[in-house]
Amino acid sequence: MLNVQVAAALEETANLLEMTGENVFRIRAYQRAAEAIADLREPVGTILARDPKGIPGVGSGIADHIRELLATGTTKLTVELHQRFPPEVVALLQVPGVGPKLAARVYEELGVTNLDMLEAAAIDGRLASLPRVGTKSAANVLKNIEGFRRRSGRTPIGIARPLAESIIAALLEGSNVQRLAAAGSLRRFQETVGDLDFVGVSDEPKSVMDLLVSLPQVDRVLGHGLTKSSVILLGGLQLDLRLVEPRDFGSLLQHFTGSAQHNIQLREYAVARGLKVSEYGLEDMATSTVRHFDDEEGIYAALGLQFIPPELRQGRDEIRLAVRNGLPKLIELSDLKGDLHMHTTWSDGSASIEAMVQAAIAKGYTYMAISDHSAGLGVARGLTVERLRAQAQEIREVAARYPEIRILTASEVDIRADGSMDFPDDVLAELDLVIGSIHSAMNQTADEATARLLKAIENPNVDIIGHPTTRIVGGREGVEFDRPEVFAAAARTGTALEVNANPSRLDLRDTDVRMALEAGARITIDTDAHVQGNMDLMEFGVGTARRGGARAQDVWNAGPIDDLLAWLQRDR
DNA sequence: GCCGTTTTCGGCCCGACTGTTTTCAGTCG
Repeated sequence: MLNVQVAAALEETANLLEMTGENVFRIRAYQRAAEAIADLREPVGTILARDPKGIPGVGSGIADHIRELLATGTTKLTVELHQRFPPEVVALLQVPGVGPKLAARVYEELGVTNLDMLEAAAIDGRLASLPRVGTKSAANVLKNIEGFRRRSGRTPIGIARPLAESIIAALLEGSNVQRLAAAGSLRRFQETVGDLDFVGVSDEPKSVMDLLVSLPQVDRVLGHGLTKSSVILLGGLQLDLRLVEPRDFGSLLQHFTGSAQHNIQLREYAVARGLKVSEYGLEDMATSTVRHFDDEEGIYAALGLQFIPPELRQGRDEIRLAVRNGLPKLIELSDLKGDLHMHTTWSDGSASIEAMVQAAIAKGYTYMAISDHSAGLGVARGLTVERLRAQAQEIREVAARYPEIRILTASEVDIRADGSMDFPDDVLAELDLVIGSIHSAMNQTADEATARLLKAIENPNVDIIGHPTTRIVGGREGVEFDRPEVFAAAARTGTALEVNANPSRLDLRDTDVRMALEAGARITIDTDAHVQGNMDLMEFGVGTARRGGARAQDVWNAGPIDDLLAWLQRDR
């Protein structure tokens, strides 16, 4: 049973308990445990076997529950609860506006067990006839069933971010808005977002809201007020814009940036000190005085905490670290001095070497690597040894014309199914830099994939493992392998692990970055650009690395060229 | 059910909105 399945099972248990009217804190315990387990990068059973107290939010009771799940695929508690509420009824909770209480009542009082039956009950008036449910509630549920059926799920950040930026730019230019920021999961650089939350300040709110609802990106308007408006954008993403008094901008931004778990923990921390945090300020409960914050920094400072960057607000250990000033100084986009993974027309890229060099110079980089595919990747016009050498010659010629940047000869070499490399060792040794990547045989067992990666990592010619898990955001899961073993090997051999910045990859992902760094490995952050404009994707890689706690000194391509060259020449 | 440099018992985040009520439960973020 995978961690995601364990997490889903705990989440379902929480929902079932809530339908029975169970103690809300017991419910919250299951929800917290589910979130903690979804974040783990090692099998939950492995961790519990090593350290039964090793997962925050999982105590002895839920640990037993998980062990039972792993051993039998279900639990006595779940079976018992399902006798009262079948799984299909729990699925009704996915409809907005249908919570545990309503789902329980439509089942018990109307016999509704699925979406179609709920829809029928909403249409024929039985839903509205329930106590404390009226015609408006029933109509709302009906509308939300339609929306739920159309909905495609969460939006990748690679799509949401440019969209958000275009809207922010339009509002800043066309209306009288003094401050405007995107909050929510977008600001935290989560790999997918559920909606867009904007926070702003304006002394002419009508101009801002009127412009928002009339933007070409807007499909339909849900609400149009002076302090809050909601719209559905083309493509189905919802955007909420809140405007506040200047003195509360910081509090509102903090509130809507979240995450939910971070805010819960922050407020618990505040309560223990006699303080109450909300989007309207910080109240001293003894004196009832409220402090206002026009920026976020002030809130954390007033609580005696180091400022917590949005990417770290995950409800993990960030508050505990901030108390003792122990948060890492995270890498910034401006720390990067080069991009070490890109393609050209020599393989499957669509720009020449020279065009890519000019783009890298325009980015302010002082070094870069040209890393086209090896022959094994036929679909990408991978290079034979002969073409690789001819390309190296062209790189040297281009390099002579651009002394302001150091251009490394490199290749993204296929790691074959058995872990051998797609170029012989003596050819690899001719290159300045070698990226080893998996592009095939992705359905190996974890043992096979681990051995494959270890063999590549142990090869002294391999410097970087490119997109190590091969996962695709919202698509394939990627290769399963023994992460502790592979990350430890990377640390031992000095092989870097890539954070591929392409928003459809983000691989390593945030939680893997953290695990790799804790194992002592270093990373690179590269765009895998196939055209000049792809180099702009670097911010997504940096955001992901920051979520994993990466500092500049953890990232090879944030260091000076001399350090980079010394690293590349190790063991040679 | 979890958790503790205030606690091994007694707490557990905060507020808005909606629709239904006539004081509040449910849902959401």
